[in-house]
Amino acid sequence: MAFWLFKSEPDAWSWDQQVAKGAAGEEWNGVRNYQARNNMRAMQIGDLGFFYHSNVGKEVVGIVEVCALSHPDSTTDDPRWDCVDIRAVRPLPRPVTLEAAKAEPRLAGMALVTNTRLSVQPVSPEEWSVVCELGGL
DNA sequence: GCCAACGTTGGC
DNA sequence: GCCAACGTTGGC
Repeated sequence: MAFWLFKSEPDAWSWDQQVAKGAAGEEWNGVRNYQARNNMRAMQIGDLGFFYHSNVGKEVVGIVEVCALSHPDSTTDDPRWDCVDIRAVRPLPRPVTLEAAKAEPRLAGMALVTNTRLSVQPVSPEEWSVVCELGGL
């Protein structure tokens, strides 16, 4: 079981829209970056991820679960691009802002802080528990 | 709205 | 295979 982080601009695809998709979940499509794609290819059913709002909010707002393995991205004919499906699990009682993550020494090595432009990132078990703690879980 | 960081493209 | 040009992301 691995942990991940998914970034989205809420103007394009928000946590509320993700929640509205319910247990069926939704394709995490539109990724056109090899590193992000490779991370999705490595995902297993049941892996958990944080849902992060970039630009607007700049905070981790909820937890999602991978509910379909990597498959061709339906938004392109280009065979290079795959994506997984994810579904909302639960919101964080207290969203964890980028500012808070930067201020937390235990998250100094987190990709969210060190590799801001990567839209699908791995999260270590230690980072996962720290963010959950900051988020009030 | 600006700009830094970074990834991709394409000419050579 | 290198590297300059260009485009995109995302924080500020």
